[in-house]
Amino acid sequence: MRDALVAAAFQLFLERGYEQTTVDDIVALAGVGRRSFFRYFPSKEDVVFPDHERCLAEMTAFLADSGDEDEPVQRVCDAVRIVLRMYTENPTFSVQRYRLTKKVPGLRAYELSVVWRYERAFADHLRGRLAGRPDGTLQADVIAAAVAAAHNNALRSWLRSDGQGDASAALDHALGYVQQAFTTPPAPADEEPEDVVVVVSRRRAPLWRVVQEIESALAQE
Amino acid sequence: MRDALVAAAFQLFLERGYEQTTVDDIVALAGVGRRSFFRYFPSKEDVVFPDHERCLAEMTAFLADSGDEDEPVQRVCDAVRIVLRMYTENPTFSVQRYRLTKKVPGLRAYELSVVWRYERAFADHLRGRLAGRPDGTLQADVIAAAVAAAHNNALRSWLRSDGQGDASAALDHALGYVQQAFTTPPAPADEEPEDVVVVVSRRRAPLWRVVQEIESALAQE
DNA sequence: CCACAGGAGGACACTCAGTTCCCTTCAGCA
DNA sequence: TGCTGAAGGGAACTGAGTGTCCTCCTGTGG
Repeated sequence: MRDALVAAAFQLFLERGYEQTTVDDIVALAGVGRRSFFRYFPSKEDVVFPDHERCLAEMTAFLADSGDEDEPVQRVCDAVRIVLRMYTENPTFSVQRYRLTKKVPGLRAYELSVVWRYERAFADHLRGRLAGRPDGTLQADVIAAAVAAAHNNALRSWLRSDGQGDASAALDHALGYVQQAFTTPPAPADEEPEDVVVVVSRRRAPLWRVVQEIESALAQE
Repeated sequence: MRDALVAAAFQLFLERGYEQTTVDDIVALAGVGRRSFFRYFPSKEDVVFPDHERCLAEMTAFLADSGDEDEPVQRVCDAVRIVLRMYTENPTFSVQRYRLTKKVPGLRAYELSVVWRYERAFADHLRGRLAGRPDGTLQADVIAAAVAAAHNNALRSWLRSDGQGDASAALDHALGYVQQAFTTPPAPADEEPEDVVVVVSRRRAPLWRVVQEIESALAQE
């Protein structure tokens, strides 16, 4: 029944447009009552995103049952792969929907609220894990937004190519950029218990300048 | 007239809630015709955000007339301060609206679409400036999202404090985190032609270890 | 002072999304 | 056979948003 409504809706949306199609048209084509439509979809927009509620629940569960030892950013990056998989499982449907949402402002707004719920799930998870750090909630919000933006960037370029390219590889690449940005570079800290780490840049200077800099750096604290 | 409609709308929204207030109620209180409401505000939601259209135009203009020599990320950070200023100029109004949007899902969705347009303006500007780099659009999207998230984080904590704290300082702090994340660390390059920069971390080590590390660091290249 | 054009606002009716209430149907069961 | 509860259908209603036409007000030229 749900599937019949989705199929009828997309058939009409594609041939005459979203706003030119009324709910009555959809239920007439599907051969069901108007009231039944709103039993399955709380609004006309929901029929365009029939699987997001399930995907959001799945992703939330994935984040919820992550062990304490996991790297939180890594976990969120893995979670966003679940979302991408939902798109790539039905390439033609995803591409059709993309063309639709690109045209209709109302659908774009609805999609934003969906994306926002994913982002909120990321941020909530990171908030819990980064609670100890000084700017925990700030970092959580910013990293969540960056991960979502990387996902959207990879997804949209895949959708623009009509589902031809390798979306998963594009997402990995984009997430790599985000992770590189948000993992503090001067703290290897776990590969080997090093007592001292020295970073020297700009080597075209005489040795005495290096020593001078070291002395001032050591003297500051 | 616009102001009268906004005032009447907020009076009713605050005393009986957004969804319990019809457009007819608003125009009755303001003493104008129903049709006039929709002349000034294309939808009922727009009356809640009466100044965003102007602010968006102002911000877009600010981004448009930026010289080529400016640091693009810095420019976007300056642009987002314009948005924050719009909020802090009317603290009580902003706080009232915040309480409203927090409760009403429809208003939250509308606010998301507004925020998205700001973010799009950031991303478009960065896309133009970062077009040369290999992952230009990806970096533009991610940085734009991070800047917007930092702004929202600072704004929301200010709104939660009923407009008491220093929003501007909070934003500066948040933007500092974003800039630190997205500016490649080993390239100061413009503050002063320094010949050598030394970073020493983990100082609880004997001096000979420090020297040893320096020697190996210098020997590597 | 009068005629007139144009824009701002108002009155009314209409479409359509979403809701409420109630009806029918049918399966399972005592 | 009668009962019950879930699934669906259907009519009527509310309210947002739109289109159309009318009125009023204002400024301008004769």
